[in-house]
Amino acid sequence: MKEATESLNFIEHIVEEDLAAGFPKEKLCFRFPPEPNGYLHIGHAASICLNFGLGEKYGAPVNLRFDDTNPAKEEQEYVDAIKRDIAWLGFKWANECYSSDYFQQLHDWAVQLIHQGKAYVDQQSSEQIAEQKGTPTSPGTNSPYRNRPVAENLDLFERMKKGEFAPGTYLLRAKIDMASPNMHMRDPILYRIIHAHHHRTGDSWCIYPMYDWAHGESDYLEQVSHSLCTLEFKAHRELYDWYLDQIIDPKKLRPKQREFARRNLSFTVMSKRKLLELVQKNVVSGWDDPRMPTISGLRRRGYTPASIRKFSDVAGISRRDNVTDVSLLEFCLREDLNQSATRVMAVLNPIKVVLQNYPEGQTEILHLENNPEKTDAGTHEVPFSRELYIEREDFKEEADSNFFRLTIGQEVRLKSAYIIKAESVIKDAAGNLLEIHCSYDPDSRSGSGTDASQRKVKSTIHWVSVAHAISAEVREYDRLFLDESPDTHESKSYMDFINPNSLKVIKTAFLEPHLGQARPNESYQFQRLGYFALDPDSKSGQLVFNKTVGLKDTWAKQNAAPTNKQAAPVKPVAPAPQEVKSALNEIQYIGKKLTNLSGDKLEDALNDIRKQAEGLSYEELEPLFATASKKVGTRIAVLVALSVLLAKGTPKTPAALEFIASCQSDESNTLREEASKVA
RNA sequence: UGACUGAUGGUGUAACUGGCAACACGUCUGAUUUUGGUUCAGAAGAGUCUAGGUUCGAGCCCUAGUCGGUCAACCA
Repeated sequence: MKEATESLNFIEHIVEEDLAAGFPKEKLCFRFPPEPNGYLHIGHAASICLNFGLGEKYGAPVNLRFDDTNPAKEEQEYVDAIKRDIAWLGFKWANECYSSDYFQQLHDWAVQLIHQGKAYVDQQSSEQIAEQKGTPTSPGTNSPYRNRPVAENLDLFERMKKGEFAPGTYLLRAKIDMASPNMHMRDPILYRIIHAHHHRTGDSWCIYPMYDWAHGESDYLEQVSHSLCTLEFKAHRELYDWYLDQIIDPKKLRPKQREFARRNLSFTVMSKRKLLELVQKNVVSGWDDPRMPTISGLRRRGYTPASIRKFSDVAGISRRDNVTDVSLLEFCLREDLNQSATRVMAVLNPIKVVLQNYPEGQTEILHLENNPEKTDAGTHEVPFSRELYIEREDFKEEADSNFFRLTIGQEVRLKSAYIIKAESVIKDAAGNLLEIHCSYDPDSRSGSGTDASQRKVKSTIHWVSVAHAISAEVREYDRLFLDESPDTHESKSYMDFINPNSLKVIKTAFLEPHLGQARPNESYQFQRLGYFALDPDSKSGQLVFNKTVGLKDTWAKQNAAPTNKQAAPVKPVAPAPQEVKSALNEIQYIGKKLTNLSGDKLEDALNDIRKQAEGLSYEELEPLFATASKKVGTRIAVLVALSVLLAKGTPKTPAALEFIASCQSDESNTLREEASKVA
């Protein structure tokens, strides 16, 4: 049996290489460095799972570091939410760190840089500085303050720190290279003045380090071995290394920055700024709205930590841009929930069924399996009576043979109860369906063991007893955006693609009484409908359920198929050119293998080429005359195809003649023979 | 017109020093099923962006090109 060797992602390859090159395993250290300016989302989950996964795999510590260098945007609320989310995902950080813990050290190193003539205080406006920065295609120019004497820089920086200057008036900049092709190296800003209350350091600082200055040095201080970030920081790496070079003690570990592609999900946006806009413009009810791709939103929706971790695992890590289909996330969710969710019955869109031959006033207690996937999960009680609710969609007065559910004269089983047959319907004056009158088969009770109970019927539907049902609000969610990739359009904003119908509220759904004891943070499968979880808006006696995700529904898909096809963005395929293209491709492909063939197989292959050549134009073929002389097979294929065209009356162009001539003097016998035939 | 970076089925990822392009989702069949769910069995779908080159052999190496992404916040 083949060993199930897990393939490594490229980050793991890097770690393995470092280990193989002698890097001591016990020095491996990772970190997850969020800025506490918003809530974590499913994209962060990829990074969290990557870093903490690496930690688990190599038995290495993983720090949680809050990158809190901008007090204007950061809040304690976010720190708390981030910690809650990571813990909920099931990860434990080795140390809780803050960039702000290093403010003093960072400041001292900055002073050292000034002493070394590698940093200077600038006092131009942001406009002037931006202008001098140049553009990606043209170099920048030096600031007039670039060569300010060290003593003056020291004094000015000290006064910046003391709070003598207004924000925006002075800056500390690193002196690197205003002509660097890398914009980040053009004298980047080290410190700016911000008079804002910091959630941890309070008012003790009024100068704050920029990301680049703080990040690498923080990694170094924590002795992080592999500092993993997303691709957009690739260009920062040169600066990351430059800063490290200034302060590093060669005896200590030098952190390494590596970049991976951020995870994008279809039909949503994945940036804090855009998610914040959705919150601020009340498109959603908050960061934890169940439609949000935030961890807290997913949690409230009913997602499980296991499903999110599984998703991150399955989706993997790479360096190319991606848009992962939500269906993959949903698959991971259903897979988990199918194993764990208690099965219950609930009717969202009710129609009343009256069992004409069931005694009025009688109640029976039946037993419903808690989870067919787990034999030891037991059962719970569910009351049955003469009047029931079933799903409106489960009945049709007239239906074709594809409809397995209740129709007049057709039997269905009520889940865990009896087989019933629809006899007649009651309608109001306007023709609206009010009740379905049915008969039930008293001998068919589930589990009774009678012949009648073993009878096969086409379908089993769920139900709830009218007299015993409890009512609840149910919220169903659809994708937040109508476009697969809403924030990638040049002419349109993602706000233009908001789905106006992403929330559907059912004020009164009917649930079996067992759900009166429903617990928060627990998932239930409303049989045949999907997975649901209690929303925190619930009060006792006023339950609110969120639909986490529907069950896979091949019936709905089948039904929707005709309309769907019209709505679906059908790829415009021009059949004719594609045929030609595939013919050409086919010829090239057969050609590649030609030299390995002989006898009948060779003959077959040549015939295939002749057949393909029928659908080919000379213009298509001509570029292939230039095929490298070494590629004998392709040349033969082209020659054979050409002979077909010539036979059809295509004129011999100079290019064709030249090609044939070159073939006649080729090393290959086969090619020479074919060429003579054509000539 | 710069620098950096990437390109493998519809989607997301694999393929150790070049050796039969693999896995998962999705799609489609069939079987099982007291959930049109689950489970099981199977199928279709890429000749690896293009063109050249090196090689017995290229997704992988070399050359040129094409297309996409990132970079000019006192954000991170």
